[in-house]
Amino acid sequence: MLAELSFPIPLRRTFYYQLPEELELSAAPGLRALAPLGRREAVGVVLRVLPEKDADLSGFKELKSVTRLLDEVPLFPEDAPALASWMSASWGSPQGLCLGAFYAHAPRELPPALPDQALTAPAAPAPAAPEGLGALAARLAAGEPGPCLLRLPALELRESIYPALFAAALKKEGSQGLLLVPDLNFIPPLAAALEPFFPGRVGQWHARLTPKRRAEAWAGALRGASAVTIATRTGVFLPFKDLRFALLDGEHEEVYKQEEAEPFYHAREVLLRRTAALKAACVLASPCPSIESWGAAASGGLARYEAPGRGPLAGPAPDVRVLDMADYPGEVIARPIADRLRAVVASGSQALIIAGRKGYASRLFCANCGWMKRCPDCGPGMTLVKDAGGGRLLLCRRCGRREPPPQVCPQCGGRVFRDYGSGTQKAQEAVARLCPSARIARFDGDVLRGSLKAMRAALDGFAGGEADVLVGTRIALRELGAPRLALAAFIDADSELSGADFRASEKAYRGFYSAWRLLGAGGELFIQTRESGHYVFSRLAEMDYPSFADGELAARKEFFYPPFCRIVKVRFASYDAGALEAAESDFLRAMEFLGAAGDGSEILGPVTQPGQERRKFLSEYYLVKAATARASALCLEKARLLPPRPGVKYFVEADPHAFL
DNA sequence: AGCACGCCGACT
DNA sequence: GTCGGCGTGCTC
Repeated sequence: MLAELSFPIPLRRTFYYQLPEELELSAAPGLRALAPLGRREAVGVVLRVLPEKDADLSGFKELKSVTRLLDEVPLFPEDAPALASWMSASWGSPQGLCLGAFYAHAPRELPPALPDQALTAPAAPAPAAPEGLGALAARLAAGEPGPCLLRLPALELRESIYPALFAAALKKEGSQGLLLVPDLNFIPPLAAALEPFFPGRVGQWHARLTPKRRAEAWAGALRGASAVTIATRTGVFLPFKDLRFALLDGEHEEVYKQEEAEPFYHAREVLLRRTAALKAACVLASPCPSIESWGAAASGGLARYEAPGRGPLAGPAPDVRVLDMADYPGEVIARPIADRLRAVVASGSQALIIAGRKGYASRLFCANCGWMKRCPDCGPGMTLVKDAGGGRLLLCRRCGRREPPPQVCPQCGGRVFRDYGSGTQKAQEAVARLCPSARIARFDGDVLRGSLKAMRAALDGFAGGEADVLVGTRIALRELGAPRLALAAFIDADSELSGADFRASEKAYRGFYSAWRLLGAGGELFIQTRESGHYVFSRLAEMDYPSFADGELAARKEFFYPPFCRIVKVRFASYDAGALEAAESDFLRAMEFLGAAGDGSEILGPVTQPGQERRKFLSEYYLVKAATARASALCLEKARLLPPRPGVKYFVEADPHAFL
């Protein structure tokens, strides 16, 4: 007999091995097998066991033998190979790498099974179902499988709602739950909230674990010692003895989409597929669900539950004002905000300023003709920064080129320049000018990438009242607890709305919504824009996310965007314009099959950056809007098989969340 | 991904 | 004369 093995290598093929007689009976799909591969031994997964006559053995010289099997039963009762094939078709990574994600942390020798009494933890006092969520709790308690969408009120209520949902869903002895969170900072507070109900049986899984703790958490899930595992994105691949319930916290968060390294996947989609295969319950939770999930709920694919209440808000809802910056020329922080900011700081309350991006400023414009300084090497608008001596310097954030700011506009000869857009640093200085006595803290990507300790200190410091004003990017909204905010201002809302991202309005609205939520009763929310007619600003007064989401969903349908199609982004990069064009025409020819289907699939593009023509390095992309999963998978496959063109690189990405 | 082979630059 | 750079090629 032969075994067909899949290895975690970036190859789109499987391998046949001879099964030694003593393994013929025990070999089965889903078991790991040790086998010689090239000049090494590698761990693969058995996809099938087949008689020699069923395999096409032509084309290679030697048939090697499986060394030994590592498992007696599959680690994943839900059929990991099938899930991996689906992942591979959905996002285009090789099947072996997709399957590898499930097995990546499995030790060669599995930890011993637990003695039975280790599974019987002391009885925990079951919390009452949260107010208004009785129906959801009852559904979970009844063990009804299937996905649900839960719209949550204020984030801090998660710590009371989630334990109640897990307690309801995991009543049966030995059943397990998985809580996926977008950020490892959310793990400790949620672990503390769950611990009383599952004493000693709450596991934690994330990328920064020490090897020992990692092994413990992994084994805890596999052996059933962990009743609940709280994990970041990769936790979606943990093995479970009996997974009955999964909850995806912040289901709209983009970190759930892995697109930096293979295998590519979206943890939300994998979780839905996995829990469906297990007939387990799955709850997607968010205050502002993704439009994809919202659409699934609208079409009946997801049962929708609404947690009542707005959270701890006593008194009038925050006031929302959209300021058109055409009325406040030259002001970084428009006068109405400045006035209120001074008053808020003077009264001892706190304020939050959301700037467009990190750093000192953004683009440099000619005040006369609007010419913008771009990087001559690689194209994006250059960023104005301060050099070590306090002087001004233009920096390209893509290639790192630095040069002094121009004295004269090359387009019109004008000598007056303005910068537009407000980075955190410039915003911080503007606040300092307005309120010289205010204590100002900053929170942007730099802080986030720094040490965990420094990040905690920055956030806790503000929450504890050590600063009066926090200046940050939108990331700060996700990380911030619930300080006593009286004012929040988006001083560069346009930086979020511009650009090619079809999710821009959804993200912008969500940002406004979370800031609004952080505000106390009678708080004020300001938004500065130059496009006050944009429809995201039209439903802000009531901060009614469902009505915004319904409108956005209708727009997605009208313009044929997800969830009504699947997007495949194909980007071409080259120094040679001719070669680029040739590669693109190869691509367009390969995509002609889409038209033949007549299912509405279409191709957008090429999308180029302004100023592309004058650059040496060319990069542009097409968006394929595939009407069906099948069309999308076919498009991925055909794009991958494009003939190589010397000097041209191309990147294929399904379901992209980051846009150029 | 590993791991080897292969063919050109600075070292004991 | 060897150690070592990473280009390219292969894995049942």
